[in-house]
Amino acid sequence: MDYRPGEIEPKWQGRWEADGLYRSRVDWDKPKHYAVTMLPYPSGDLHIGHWFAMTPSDARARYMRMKGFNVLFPMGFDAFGLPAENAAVQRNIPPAKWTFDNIATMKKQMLTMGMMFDWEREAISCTPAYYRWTEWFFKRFYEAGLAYRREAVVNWSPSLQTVLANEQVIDGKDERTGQPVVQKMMEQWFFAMTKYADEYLDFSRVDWPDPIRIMQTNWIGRSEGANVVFTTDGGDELEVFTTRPDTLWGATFMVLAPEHPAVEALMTEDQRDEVEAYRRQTAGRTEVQRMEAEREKTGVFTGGYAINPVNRERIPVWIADYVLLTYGSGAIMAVPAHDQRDFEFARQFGLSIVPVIHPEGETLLIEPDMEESFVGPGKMVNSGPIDGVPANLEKGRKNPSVAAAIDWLESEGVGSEAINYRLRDWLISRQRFWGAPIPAIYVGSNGIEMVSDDDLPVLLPEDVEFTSGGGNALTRHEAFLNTTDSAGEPARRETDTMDTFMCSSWYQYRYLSPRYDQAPFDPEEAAYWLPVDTYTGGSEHAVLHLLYTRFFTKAMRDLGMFDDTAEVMRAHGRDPSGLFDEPLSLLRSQGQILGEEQEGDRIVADGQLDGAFLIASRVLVDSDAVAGDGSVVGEIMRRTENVLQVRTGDGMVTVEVPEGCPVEIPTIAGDNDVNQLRAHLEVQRMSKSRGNVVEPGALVAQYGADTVRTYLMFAYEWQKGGPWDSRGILGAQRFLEDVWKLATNDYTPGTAIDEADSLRAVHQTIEKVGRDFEVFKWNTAVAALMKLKNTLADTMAAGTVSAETWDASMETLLLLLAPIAPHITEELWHERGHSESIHLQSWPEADPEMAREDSVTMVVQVNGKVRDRIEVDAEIDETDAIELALASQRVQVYLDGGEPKKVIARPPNLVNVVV
RNA sequence: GCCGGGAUGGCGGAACGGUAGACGCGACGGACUCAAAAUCCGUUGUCCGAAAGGGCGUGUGGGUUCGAAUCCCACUCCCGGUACCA
Repeated sequence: MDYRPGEIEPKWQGRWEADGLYRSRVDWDKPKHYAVTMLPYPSGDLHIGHWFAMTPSDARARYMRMKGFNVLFPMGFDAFGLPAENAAVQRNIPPAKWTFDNIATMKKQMLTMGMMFDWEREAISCTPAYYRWTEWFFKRFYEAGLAYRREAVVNWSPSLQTVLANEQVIDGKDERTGQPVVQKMMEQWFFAMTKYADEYLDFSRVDWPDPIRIMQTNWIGRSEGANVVFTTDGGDELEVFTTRPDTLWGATFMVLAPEHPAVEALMTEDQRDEVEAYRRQTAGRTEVQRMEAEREKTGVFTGGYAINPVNRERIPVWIADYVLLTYGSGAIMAVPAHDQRDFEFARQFGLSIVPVIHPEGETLLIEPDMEESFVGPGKMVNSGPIDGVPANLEKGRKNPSVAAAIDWLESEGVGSEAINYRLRDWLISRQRFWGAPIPAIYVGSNGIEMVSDDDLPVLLPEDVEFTSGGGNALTRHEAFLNTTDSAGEPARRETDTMDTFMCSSWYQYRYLSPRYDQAPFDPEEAAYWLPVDTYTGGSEHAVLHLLYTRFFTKAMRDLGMFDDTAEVMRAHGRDPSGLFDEPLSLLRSQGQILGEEQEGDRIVADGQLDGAFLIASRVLVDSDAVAGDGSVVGEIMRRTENVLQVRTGDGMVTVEVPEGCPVEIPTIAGDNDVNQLRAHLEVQRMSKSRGNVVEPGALVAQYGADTVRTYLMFAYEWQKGGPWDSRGILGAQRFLEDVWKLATNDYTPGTAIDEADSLRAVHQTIEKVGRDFEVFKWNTAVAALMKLKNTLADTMAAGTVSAETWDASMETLLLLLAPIAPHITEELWHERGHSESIHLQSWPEADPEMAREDSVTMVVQVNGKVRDRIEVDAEIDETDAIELALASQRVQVYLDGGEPKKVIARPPNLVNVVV
């Protein structure tokens, strides 16, 4: 009988579903394990990256189940977001239809993976049953003062009259049309994320990877210092935050963010043109571009002055784009003598530099001899009341000079100790249609009301027209816009929708009871399953998503949303204390599968060329095309939906391929379309818009899901990922074929029975695979199983074990492989006469006695270089090991009759002789 | 720029500070076959050598150590994030 995955996989998937093998039910008599893998965005098709993320998570969930846990492993879709809206604009498909079609496709594809998802718990964030509660959370947060409105910067396209996502902006221009984009202030909704800033820094209740904890810690960016108030000539107060208030006496100028509201009053008439030109220039830059310190310092003098409150010095006020409005107060005091960035700025513009820290035991350099700012320890000078106080490198009050400065500022009433965070409040407003509506209405000229709970959810209208460049379609939908307030007066609905990160911040709670309509989740379920025990997902979510969901849980806790759950826990004798502080107890993240490198198609495009923009009337792929063959000739460097970036002989041209435009690809027969055009790819992230997606459907058809699963778990270091390689999968296929043959061929014991080696391999493998599953090292677990397979193949050929031992060994291999390749192991398990599912069996136990090695190869080094290898007893002691090593012929040669200088022994593995 | 991660044979990757290259892919040689595929057996870091054996080798340059892919310092390049992609 041959191994036919195409037959056995659908068969078992059907049986498991019919038997409800993966339904998870609350059972207080069993220990629980709640495993979650990050839910996908329904982009269209499942790609290999989804398999890479989900398969090991599934294998781990299955392993935990075999270890005796009652496991919940649900799945859902994070279904609101920009791509659905792009599809609506570009192809005139309603976002809901596009999204639900994609979900149907992807779910069908997921069913072929052999996952133990409990589909009864499926949650889809764009369904009213789900976003009703997303809106409900918004209301609760608003009522608790955690949601508020204020102005913030957006990417505004003046030509399209719409807000663009950062991703849609390339080099300060709209990526589709090449139209300029400016930074503009707009009223927006925020969540008070920063309220919990200090709590996010505490990771004592979670087991998360160090890099993620470090990234979050740096993102939060807590710094200790002081707020100091400067006063402008006009009498306005300008507050700055500084971590070095001790250097205030060396502040020789101030720098404001160009958008700072005080600039208007500060600038003098003769500086107006220059200031306004600089502000316009800044408006065209993103934050990332602004912070690139490599750039030459730029800035403009406002013409205005402010008084330094510590010494009454009148100092000039500048604007520069390296100061960001979103950090601190958007204004800094500049101390060029002791801050390198300020130093460079002062040098660039000829501003004065006054040192206030005298370096320990060195001469105080003053202008013009300073070559760089001085950031070391020393003694305060030129600093009035704090002269002579030592300054060290400690932060905050631990630094005596900082402490002295803060005390002085507070006693004089010109400043106060302060803690500043880099972390900003969470901007949740999106000026888009396809998101959960914000359940607010505007009453009269500036009143705000929340929609009553009984009227939730505020539903997204279905009869919506999408036009390119029309902004948020909700703003044009009269029936949606017009409503009445609680008093029955006409009112206008909020048209902003919520950031999709809102939806994904609480889905682990919705999974527990996706149809529950009394609350976001059923306390009876939550009391048993919470918190999430294992969370896996991409490392790209290390900061944003993972901080947002922590904020959500902490806010929910403080608003009493877990109170009912805690009560049920107590009724069952479970102590709820501390269980709602963090949503995700253990986190592990995988890397990404990147695309295989490929050249972009070289195309000839005809049409009306307008500058660097072309609306194509015909596109032809022709690798030999030369300039002059058409309007645009070159390699496709990037493709986003139907917009191509083409590199021609003299630059980049944007080519839009409209619906109905003929596309000819000679190597692909039949009618071609824009989606078949290949963009140039170096090894990089796979995504639909880049066109380098590996479709697992074809792999499943060719090799079977078990092979794809095994290969993905074997071929990469999971935490790292790597470029896709389509050849290696044959190794996984051969491995499963071999297992199939070993399990189905008849075993005949030989005459010479010697079981020790074979049993040792079995028990060492049990140890190794279990250890690797605990630490998420799938590739070495599969390697160990391959090795065991090889050993058992030798055993079968030699017939060195009894029939009983053979059967037990074979079944152990199947059990260890079951979480990785669930179908083939289930088939073989039943083939061997079992009637119960292999997935309900217990994980095998290793016998340390059988796993132990009797002898090992001891390495003998001379000066750290391997010179000999000696087979020794595993229990050898140090004296015997050294004696054996020194007796070695090879070592004798190096000793040359003399005595060794030193001998290091690490029995039984190594002896190093130093001569 | 800033934060985090990474770099090991032709490729993916193994390796408590202690035998570098487990396990695979690929390649090469052989068996089977009319032939090919599949399968099976063998070889495979590199250089010198008939062999025994030896030299060199974990991105680059230094350092610590009896001993460094692993720890430290300085760099280069690549990947992820950088707050409206999800």
